[in-house]
Amino acid sequence: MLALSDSIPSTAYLDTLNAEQRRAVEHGVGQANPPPLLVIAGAGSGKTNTLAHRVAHLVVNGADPRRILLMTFSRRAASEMSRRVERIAGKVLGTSSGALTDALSWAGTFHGIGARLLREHAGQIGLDPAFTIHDREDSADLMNLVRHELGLSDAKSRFPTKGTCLAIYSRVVNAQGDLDEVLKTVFPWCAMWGEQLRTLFAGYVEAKQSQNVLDYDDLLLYWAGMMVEPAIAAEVSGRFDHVLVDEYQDTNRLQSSVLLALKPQGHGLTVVGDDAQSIYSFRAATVRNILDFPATFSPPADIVTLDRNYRSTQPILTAANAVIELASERFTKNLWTERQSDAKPQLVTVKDEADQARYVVHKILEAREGGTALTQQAVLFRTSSHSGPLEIELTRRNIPFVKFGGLKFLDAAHIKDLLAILRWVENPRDRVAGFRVLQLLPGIGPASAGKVLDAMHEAVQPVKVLAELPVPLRASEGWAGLVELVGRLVRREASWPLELGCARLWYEPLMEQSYEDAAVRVADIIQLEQIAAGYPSRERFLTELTLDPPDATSDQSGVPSRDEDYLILSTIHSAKGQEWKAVHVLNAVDGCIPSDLGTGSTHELEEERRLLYVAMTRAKDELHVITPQRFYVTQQSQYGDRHIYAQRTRFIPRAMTVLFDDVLWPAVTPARIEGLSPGPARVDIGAQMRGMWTK
DNA sequence: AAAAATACTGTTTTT
DNA sequence: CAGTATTTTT
Repeated sequence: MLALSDSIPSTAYLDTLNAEQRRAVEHGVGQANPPPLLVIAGAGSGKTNTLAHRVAHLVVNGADPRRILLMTFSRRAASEMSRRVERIAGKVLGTSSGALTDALSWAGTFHGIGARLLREHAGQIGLDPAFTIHDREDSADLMNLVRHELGLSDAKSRFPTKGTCLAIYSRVVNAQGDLDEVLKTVFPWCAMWGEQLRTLFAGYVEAKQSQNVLDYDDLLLYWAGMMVEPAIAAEVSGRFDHVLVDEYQDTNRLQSSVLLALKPQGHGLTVVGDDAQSIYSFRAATVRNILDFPATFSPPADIVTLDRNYRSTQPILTAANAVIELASERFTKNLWTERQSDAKPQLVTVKDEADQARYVVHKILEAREGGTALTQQAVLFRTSSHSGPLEIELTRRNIPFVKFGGLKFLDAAHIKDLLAILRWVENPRDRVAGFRVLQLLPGIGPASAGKVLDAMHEAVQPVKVLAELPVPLRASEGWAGLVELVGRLVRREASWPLELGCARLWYEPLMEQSYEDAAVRVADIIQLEQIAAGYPSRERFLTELTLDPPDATSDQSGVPSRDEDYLILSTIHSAKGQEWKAVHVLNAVDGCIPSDLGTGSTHELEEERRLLYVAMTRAKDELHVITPQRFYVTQQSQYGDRHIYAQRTRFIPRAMTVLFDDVLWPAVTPARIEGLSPGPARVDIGAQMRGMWTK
């Protein structure tokens, strides 16, 4: 590599960018107080690349990478970004590989960064830095505990379930809204419980605090709260010269308030996003964040729009544009591309879900024959369960696949049990964890567990109390073992990853009693131990695992090794930011896309439309949108043959079908065609049957 | 007080 | 149908 003159760094690495991308990259670089920047980046417009170049360009021009805060939607996106920045900057600066990635240490999700900052500043805000973090299920369990304590679970009351309660609470917090308002607009069926919910939430907050646990929302809420204190705010803000946020259309009010507190004048602030791809409003994300961003500052933020698409062929883009054009609000841009092609996307009609699975497998193998690796192909669906029949077919035909979204490895009961042990010893006040661990012992149920926890709660040294407590009668057998295990882990007698092994040895015999498939589950735990070995400490392991659970499940346990070829199955939500050569979209019928549950309001309906748009714009060369006509009714399976007819998704009306190749699969023989009525009659049947479907 | 049996809901998407 | 709340049995 050539030695660099120390005068002007070469900007050759910017030559690959187009004019708009380059404008986004160079914006404000070198200025003392760089003004805020909004990048509207359409699907496939080279967003990640542009953002990576911007970070690299900042660093090349003297910014300190340790003082750059990069917030992405997922950890995966963060590490991808770090990798690219390093590659680009490394080339220019000649830095040894890895040096920069280490320096770009503040890259992660809002929640991850929040957790880190809170631990560092815990002392200043009266928080015990040893706090543990509850995932959604833990939070729901705690909510449930409080709910019972307050007597809100009487037989006749039909009070909202723990999950609903948590959803309401989370909504209020994240949207920074008012409980009554949220109830009225989002959870109207719970409106009558306003008063009780308020008491419940007060109790919930109190419980969290006395147990030294934070839930997901707290990571943002405490962060925001911390930023209200001027001295701390100045300190935190002062750590960063540049703050860059990706996927800004999927942030909520709470997140934007944190961001604003971090950079009130907007100096050094860059946000990137696409209003047409906002699909997380169920998490209180609001597209207003991105739309109102420029006017938040004075002078207003500069806007760069990236509307040239480098990913998809023109026919795919045309179809996707047509779908989004029917949206009730106008979007900020239209995508274009120079990738011409004659191949239109396929609109495939199949008989039922079984045929849909066969079609996908058929096409995927065909593409692989043609040289497209399985990892370059993806199957996308609205709801995790939609891929069921396909998974069966793939397994039957021995095609390896990895599924993103839906159930997680960590959701398995035995994994949660083990993690609860670790969490409990990390933070003995964590009642949900303790509750779970204690009940693992045969002879201990909710009542005894509660008593033990109560006794521990009063004590200064909870763990000591555990050892001295009278042995619960029915649990005398296993009690000593548990006390010993907890003691050892609390005293850290084993070094970090080995602790997990100790816990497993204690848990294994219990597992054999309660599970038929104990062997499989032990294997899962051993895998967990391997994952654990990658983390430096128990605390880091627990924190990062809760905030960033390994998000793939496959037919095999764990992710296939890297050199293996496998197909990608993913919910549309989890497909965000990704791209494949060939994409199959399953169940493009009313009731699935849009989901039955998402047709309540225009708002929800519009989001479902954007969801289809996101799915379609993942495809580079080949796009198959599949509509099964019949769905078997799952409820009364005894009669087996009962089914319902579904209609093609309303987001692709008849007039739009000219943008697709209309395919009937399997190809019908002429004889069968005669038996069928031509097109319009089919729609009639659909319309007739639709009442049954939507009901 | 725990475990087993029975009745009953509500049912996406995720940090 | 699965996961949960309630009731019955041990």
